[in-house]
Amino acid sequence: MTTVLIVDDQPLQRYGFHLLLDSVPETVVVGEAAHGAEAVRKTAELRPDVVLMDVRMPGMDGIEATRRIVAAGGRSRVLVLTTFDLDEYVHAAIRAGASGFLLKDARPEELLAGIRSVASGDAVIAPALTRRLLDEYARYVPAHRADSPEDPGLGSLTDREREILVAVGKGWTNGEIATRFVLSESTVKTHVGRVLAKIGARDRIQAVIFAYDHGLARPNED
Amino acid sequence: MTTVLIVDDQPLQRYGFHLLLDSVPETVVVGEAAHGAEAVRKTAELRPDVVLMDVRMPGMDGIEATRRIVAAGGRSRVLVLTTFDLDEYVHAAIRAGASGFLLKDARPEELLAGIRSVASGDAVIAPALTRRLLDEYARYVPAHRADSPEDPGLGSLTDREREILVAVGKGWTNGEIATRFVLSESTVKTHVGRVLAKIGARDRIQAVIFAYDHGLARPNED
DNA sequence: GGGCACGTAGTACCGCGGTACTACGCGGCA
DNA sequence: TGCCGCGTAGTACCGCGGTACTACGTGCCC
Repeated sequence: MTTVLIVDDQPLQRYGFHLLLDSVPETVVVGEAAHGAEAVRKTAELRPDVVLMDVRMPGMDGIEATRRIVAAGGRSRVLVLTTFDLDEYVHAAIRAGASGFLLKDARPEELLAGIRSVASGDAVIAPALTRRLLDEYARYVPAHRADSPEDPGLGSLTDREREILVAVGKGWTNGEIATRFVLSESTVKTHVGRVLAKIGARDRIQAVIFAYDHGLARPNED
Repeated sequence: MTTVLIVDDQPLQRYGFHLLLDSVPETVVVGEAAHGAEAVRKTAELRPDVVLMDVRMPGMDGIEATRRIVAAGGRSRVLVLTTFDLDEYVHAAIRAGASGFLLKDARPEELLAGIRSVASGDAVIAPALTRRLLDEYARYVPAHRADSPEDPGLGSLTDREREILVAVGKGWTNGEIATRFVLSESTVKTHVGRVLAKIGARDRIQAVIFAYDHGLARPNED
């Protein structure tokens, strides 16, 4: 039995989903919300397995609501729905931590299958969107492991050296690394030098690039 | 009517797929192949809408075969199948240009729905794999457009400055940039200085990070 | 006990990178 | 006509980064 919270600003739309979900035995609608803020509050209160979330809503939109629900850390999964297959929505929803993204014109059985997948911890993407997602994925995600036969050095780095490389990847200067790691700058230089030699980088800039290419450095932190 | 080429080294497996696909009116099996090389040849010859590709095969594996089929530029789409949900396979298959990735334990209707999606130009990913794919996607794909409200400076960069930033993002030294752009090193320094000021970076390292975070620099080129 | 990997630390040297400031030609616009 | 943005170029200065080399303590394994 999967508990579902329906979030949509249009009462008629909510009604339609409610009817659909009640028509099958495996899902039960435990609540409805008309906007983002209410969605966040009711999710915390009702702890549904799945939150069926519309993107476009007045006030707090579905993306922001998703972000907050995911950040709250409960076990509720968010399945985002939209009428338009705009890339920005998909992109933002994924970054917000959504477990799925479907179009509202999906067939009923697709929606139910999606809810089922999301409830069981998997994720779903509408086929019409998957194409572009994969293209972007292939463009950006580095070809670490199994693809590039020999990552020169990565494996030969010691734990400490890998830590240093990550720090370099964050753009920290030797002095900053020394301070944060509580080391002398000399030591940092020694480490950095060894890292550069091992990964075959001529300077820390190429080390930063190496770190990004191998997934050691990531956007959005620091 | 969707034409399908079945690629699998195990005759019994091929037989199973053949039976399944022949049991519905919308698909017709136009051929079979037992290994990668045969798959590439028969795809070129039979021009199927969809190639049902096993990953694990003796000789040329499914990934390499996929790469060649996609590279050939025909209109055949490749739907990769595997028994194991190893990340490396998914990763490699996507990079090879596959239009879909399903597990062999998928229910028949899932497989047929997948073939349908792929034939119509969309893509599919098994729900069990989508979760990890999305996580990785969110990790790596930059938050360009619509996500970060104010890219400080990116828009204020002139065309030339953006070129310079991309070059910096590749890890090139000022001297190298000067050579490749046929400029004096002084000019390059002037440009780099202005770029740093505009994007709010204190040195070229943070400019590299900025470039990666904003999708100006990407893995796998140079 | 001796060797070895690793993390730590130091000194000395040099060059690239970054800053500050000036300068000029070109095209567009008021 | 003059101003301004842009791309180009130069000089001077300084500091961080990188290299080379040495050194020592600790833990591990033969």
